[in-house]
Amino acid sequence: MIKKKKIVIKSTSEDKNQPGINFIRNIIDQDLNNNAFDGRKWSGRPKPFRDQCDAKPDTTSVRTRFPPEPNGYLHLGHAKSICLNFGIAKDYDGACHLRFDDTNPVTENEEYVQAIKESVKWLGFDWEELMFFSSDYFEYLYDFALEFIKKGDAYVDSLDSDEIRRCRGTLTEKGIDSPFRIRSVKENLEIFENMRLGKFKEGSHVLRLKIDMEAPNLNLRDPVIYRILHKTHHKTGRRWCIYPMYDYTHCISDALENITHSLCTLEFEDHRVLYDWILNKLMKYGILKAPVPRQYEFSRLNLSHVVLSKRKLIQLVEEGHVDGWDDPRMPTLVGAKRRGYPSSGIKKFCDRIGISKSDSIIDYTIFEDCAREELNDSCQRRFAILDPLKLVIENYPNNSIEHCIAGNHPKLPQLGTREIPFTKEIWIEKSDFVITPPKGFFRLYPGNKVRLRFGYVIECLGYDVDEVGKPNTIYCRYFSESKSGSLKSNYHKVKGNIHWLSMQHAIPCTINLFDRLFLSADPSKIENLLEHLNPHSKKTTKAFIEPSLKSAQIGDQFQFERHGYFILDAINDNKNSFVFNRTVTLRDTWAKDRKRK
RNA sequence: UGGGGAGUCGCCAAGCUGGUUAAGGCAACGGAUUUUGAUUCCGUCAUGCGUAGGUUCGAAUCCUACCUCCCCAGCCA
Repeated sequence: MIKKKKIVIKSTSEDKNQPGINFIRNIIDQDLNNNAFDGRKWSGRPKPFRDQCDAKPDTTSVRTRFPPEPNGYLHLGHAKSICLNFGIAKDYDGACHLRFDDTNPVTENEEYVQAIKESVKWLGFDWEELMFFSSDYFEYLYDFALEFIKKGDAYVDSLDSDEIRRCRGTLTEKGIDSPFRIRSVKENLEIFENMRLGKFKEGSHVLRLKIDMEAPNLNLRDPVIYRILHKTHHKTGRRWCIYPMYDYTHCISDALENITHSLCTLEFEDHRVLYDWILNKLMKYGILKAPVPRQYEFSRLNLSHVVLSKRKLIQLVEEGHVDGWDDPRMPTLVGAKRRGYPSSGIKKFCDRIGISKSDSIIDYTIFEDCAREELNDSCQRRFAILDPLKLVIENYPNNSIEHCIAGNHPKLPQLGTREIPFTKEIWIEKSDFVITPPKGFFRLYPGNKVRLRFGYVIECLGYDVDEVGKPNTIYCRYFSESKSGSLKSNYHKVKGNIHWLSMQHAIPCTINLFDRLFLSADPSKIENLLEHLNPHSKKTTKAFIEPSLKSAQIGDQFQFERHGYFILDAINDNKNSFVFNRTVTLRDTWAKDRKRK
């Protein structure tokens, strides 16, 4: 008896951590209500029904799968699929299989398998023991191919690829039968077996399904399901020299694994009839039994200012426009991780954009916002000066050092405090001082008062200027009774609140500032995308950080107050040189307003 | 000129077995709080559902025609 699983509470509120409802979840709800997937057997390992009729009923309510091809690194588009498939499995108390779709030995390898596993784990999903490879099923696939041949549903075609293409017709013209379409079962069997034995060279024969060369859907015009490839496979080595193709492999792999809902992107929509055709045939042959998996398609992720096609990402890496797959500007999962983008933010992003069948382009800012929201809660605050300007507090004693108590998080006092040393000479941010303030500016300018955050209120008395007229030293006085936390600290009402660092104590470091890789909102539409590369997507700057950061470890993340979120990417030169990556800036409505005007 | 899909607020996205005021999120705007111009909190935000007809007491939901966009002619997935 199949367990009745909880039906997910329909909710649209993202805040309750409920994924939005979507058409796929609706279908699953319906299927569950109708017991549409009762009757499956599961012996614990993928097998055709024929070989496991005596096994126990499969009590797993729904089975989905994430089927990456191990020929590249996972990117944000994959994350959408991962969150969908694993998310459904989790919410319905089902299972999600990790299946490597490895039917093309020319492009696939073990390095990618490892990287993909790590990225899925990093996202926080667990396939448990349900990791499979399409190549695990090569023997079944071959076996079933024999069956297709015996039943007259497949034949060996000995046309070359050009000829096959010509016979296929076009979008508007029907195809014509291959002269080899009428080969006898016996001959087909013999050649196919010899194909497996390696008696032919690549390209000399293929196995095709015999469907309909006049079908308006090109996928039905006798699709090729096996080709000869004398290549070493990352899993099966030299065991095979014929390899099954996607359409044939995918549906059968799904069926062997008892997948209930096979979710893929829109471009596979017109492959669905083939998917069903193959499974129906196998049911007729008695190899499979209903219920068999059903394929549903959703629209793939498009993100503005980003390319998500494997081909283009490879180009960026290989031509050196970025520093590898994990370059923090890359939309890969490894890139996002190095950028400091939290995996929880990626999941939030996937929930936020939803699942549907309409083509859409998601604005990159949505992606950034999700990172901000997660990081705001999780990151401790620190001070960093990215663009230093010297400030001297004239009435502060020369050699005095005192300590200011700074909260590590404004909303989470349990995260504690740290001390920031305060002295007569400090760094402030260049952008926090201006000689003639624009309207509404409430930071430092001659005559204005501002609070040094967690420290004293100061008043600007004057400034020095360099040879080009840019201010290079600011002179202030401080109000000794105004120290943060003291009784009279609020006596001086100031609007501005700026961060600072004692010159004597500040630690120099390197910070990488990233911006979007592409200038164009939709680079995938552009013929030569390299022309739209943002030349300023990476800027490296020398900066100062507060002394408490000395103990930071690689991977630690902080909010540098009033700047944004940063992750410690590297510690060089015998622990003396820190390199931080900026993940995202903070929202800055002041800057945005000014830009608009 | 073939086949398969999609068109609901600036961006996503529910609703689509027809029935009072067309969910929700993001953005935007207005306001409150704030020792981060951050965060948080409140409020506002589609007489309208690609267009034009039709059916109906009643249509985003059904019918017809049209328009726009996306995908398909790998021995890739």
